[in-house]
Amino acid sequence: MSEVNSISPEVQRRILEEEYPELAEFRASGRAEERSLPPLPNAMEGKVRLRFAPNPDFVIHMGNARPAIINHEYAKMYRGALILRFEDTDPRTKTPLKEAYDLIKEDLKWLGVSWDEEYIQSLRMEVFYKVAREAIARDCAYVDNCGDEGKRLLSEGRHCPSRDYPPEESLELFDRMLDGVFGEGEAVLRMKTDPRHPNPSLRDWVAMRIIDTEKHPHPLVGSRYVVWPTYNFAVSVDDHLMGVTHVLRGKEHQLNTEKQLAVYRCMGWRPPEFIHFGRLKLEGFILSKSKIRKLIEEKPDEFLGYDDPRFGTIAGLRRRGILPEAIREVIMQVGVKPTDATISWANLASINRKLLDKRADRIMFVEDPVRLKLSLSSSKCLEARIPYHPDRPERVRAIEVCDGDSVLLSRSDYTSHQQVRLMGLSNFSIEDSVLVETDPSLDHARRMKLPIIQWVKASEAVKTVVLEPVELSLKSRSGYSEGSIRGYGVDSRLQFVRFGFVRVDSAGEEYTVIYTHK
RNA sequence: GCCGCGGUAGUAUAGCCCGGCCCAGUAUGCGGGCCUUUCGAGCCCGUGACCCGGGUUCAAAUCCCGGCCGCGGCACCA
Repeated sequence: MSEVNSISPEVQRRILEEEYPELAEFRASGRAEERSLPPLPNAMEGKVRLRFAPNPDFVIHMGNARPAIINHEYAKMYRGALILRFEDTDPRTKTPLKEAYDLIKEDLKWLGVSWDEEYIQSLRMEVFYKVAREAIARDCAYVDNCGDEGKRLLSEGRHCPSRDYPPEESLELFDRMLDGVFGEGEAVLRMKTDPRHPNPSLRDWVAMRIIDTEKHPHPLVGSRYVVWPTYNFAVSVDDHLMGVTHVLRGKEHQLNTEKQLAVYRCMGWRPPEFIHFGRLKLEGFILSKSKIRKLIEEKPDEFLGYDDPRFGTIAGLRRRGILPEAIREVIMQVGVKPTDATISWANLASINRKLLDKRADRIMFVEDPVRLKLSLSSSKCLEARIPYHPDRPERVRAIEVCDGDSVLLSRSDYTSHQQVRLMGLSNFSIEDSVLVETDPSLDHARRMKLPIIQWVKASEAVKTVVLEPVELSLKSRSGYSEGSIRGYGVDSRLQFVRFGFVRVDSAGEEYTVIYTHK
């Protein structure tokens, strides 16, 4: 083994290829293999229609990215269509956020999810009313005007007397609902299922209810409507009308699927294929919309907003420095299994690091700096020519220092070494507050196994604060970056040499960056 | 409590439908090494898993039964 390890990688690879060609080939094809999704049942090329249907009560997070990306991937795979539909039919308890509609669209675009059609349910109320009337006419829906009593009766396997009214009478009651005759809770439209179904929530479930929009105005349509469809009714109607062929969503919707089937049965529609996958967690991040909202509201000084890098929102991950390709890749790896999955941060970070490594320029940053004077001996002045990226050695910046100039080193380097090589410059021994130049050659540094460390010319240093998310806190680490950081604006992704990858969060006289990962 | 869905290494996933090619593949993590003017990337080697118990079978991660555990649902939320 040690024999193998003492051989250089190129030689190792060559030997492998020569001696075991089938093995090398196997490796190569395994590497190229892209994770692809299993085929969809009853799917025809060009005919598949899918949808992503978020509730615009907040921005989307990693958990929503699963249905968004999976649906988009399938749409691409079958050259089908992806529908974006905002499900905003509860102005009372899940009040939509006016800004969320656009924020969600921005996040989707950033994720690379494109859609072909776009709908907003609160703008389709007349459609729901029309279908409701037809359902009543078909005698598979009725107005329950028993108020709270109606629910109690059903819990006992009985029902409100109005269930037995002829359709014409129910239709009249429905019109009175629309006219605002009833207050909240006084009347609801129910689908006729089975009042004695073993699962009480399935018994004549509510298709439409009254919401006092004077008290709870909707951000888009204000107080124009008082009768609102429930999720299950609105979804079935829209999925059918929009020609959705496959519904892929989280398994929390399994029971809803059963409810929705009642609408298809009533209307004589052909139901789509339903596929449920497990829930997603992101290790170390808060995903819950309600928890995030609560934290922002209760501790506005401690959190940066919905895009705080400690949150698992798409915006938060973006601000952290995660690339959309990394999110897509990790979602594709998890796939469509019905099991829950906890995405490990190490895994996401690793995928991201590989993508970032190719595009992030290398910049020197010293944390907790110590100021030292240079004592040069090889010449009066030295010029360090350091490539911004090891893959593109022609792109360099030059940093000139002269005898007597001051440089900054990270305190941890200062305290743990006696001899060092300042990257791209020369070798030094550390004597109290002076760096005394020894042999300038790189070979010498290698022979002596000197650590090659980053440094910042004091006169050009740019104060830099690194914000590092650690669990629920945001650790602040400060230091100085080399002057060339000024060439990078907000949103630039950099690698601070021997420190880690960061994303520029604010650029000005001073810089603030967010620590992405090692 | 009731109903539904699941359980492959620390994490994620392949294999399970159509039992043998699986003493279980891959990625990440971890340990070691090579390379390299970064503690990054790359390369090599290693490490580690079929929830438990029965059954069917020449043969079970794969099929059957029971148990345990986890998740989801049981709204006039989505």
